[in-house]
Amino acid sequence: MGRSPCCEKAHTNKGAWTKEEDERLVAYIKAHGEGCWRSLPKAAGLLRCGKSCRLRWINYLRPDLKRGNFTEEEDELIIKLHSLLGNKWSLIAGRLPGRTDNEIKNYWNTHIRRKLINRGIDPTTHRPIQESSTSQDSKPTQLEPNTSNTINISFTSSSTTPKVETFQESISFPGKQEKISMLTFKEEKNECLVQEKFPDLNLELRISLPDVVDRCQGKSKTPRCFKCSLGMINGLECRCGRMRCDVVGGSSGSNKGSDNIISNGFDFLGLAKKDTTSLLGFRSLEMK
DNA sequence: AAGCTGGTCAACCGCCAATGA
DNA sequence: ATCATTGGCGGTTGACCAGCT
Repeated sequence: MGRSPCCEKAHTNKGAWTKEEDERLVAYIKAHGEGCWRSLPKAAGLLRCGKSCRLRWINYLRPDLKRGNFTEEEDELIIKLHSLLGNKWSLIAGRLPGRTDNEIKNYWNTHIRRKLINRGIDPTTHRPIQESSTSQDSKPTQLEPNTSNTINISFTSSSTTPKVETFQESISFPGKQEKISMLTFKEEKNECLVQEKFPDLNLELRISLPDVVDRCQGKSKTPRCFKCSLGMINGLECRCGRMRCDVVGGSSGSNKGSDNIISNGFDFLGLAKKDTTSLLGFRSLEMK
């Protein structure tokens, strides 16, 4: 069954926005605030799709947008963030106040890609182009330093809970002679801190236990080790010797794609659901 | 002057996750 | 548990413009 269209396309304008449409949209949002994009066009007297209104506001009309050329510092920050996050433009935009994901995506595709290629760096892998072309077969499955200047991080889902979607991040530092550990894992108490080594990025991630209502905790006073909380229960990796731990919502399958969402409102990587206070919340990230 | 080419960027499209009934 | 709706994201498109032949 297909989705119903977000609006009645026969009666909506498309293409470039006129000055009058912009003014109507700005006036409406100033008076009523953002939200309920579906009903906004009608309420504001616009013959536009709600999605189109949202995009126009976010990418062009928002008063906090910074217009103009990207600075060299912004360039380098985008490159660093892209090497860490990949094409997660909204996350990258969250680190660049006044910039939108669309703007950064366009800027990446038109400027930075070429800039990296000119430097001899593959813009996709952030590795030197020659090395990149010969090492694409490797598919690391565990956190392990390899022989190149790369750290690979992977959380692979297993049959045991918690269910965590496969997360894989390769980070390389072309031109660096020494091996750089991009992230440090620090297991303490009931959480694992992942700290990056770009001090200017403030990319600290906080990985909490995937189970706030931990059934194990009811049986044992000892806290779970980090590996146990990642689902490596009773495996070689587990140091606490627990029996199977269940994750809220993880085994029922009732949560569809959100099995990796933790009940405290944070997902596995510490990103908040609809929350602007998380360490890596969308659009909530503040520069140091 | 006209046509072609490549760069830029606003806007659109399709998909997915979250949410609520 | 299921389904419809909504918001949000990343990829792609196409209009516009400048530079070149």
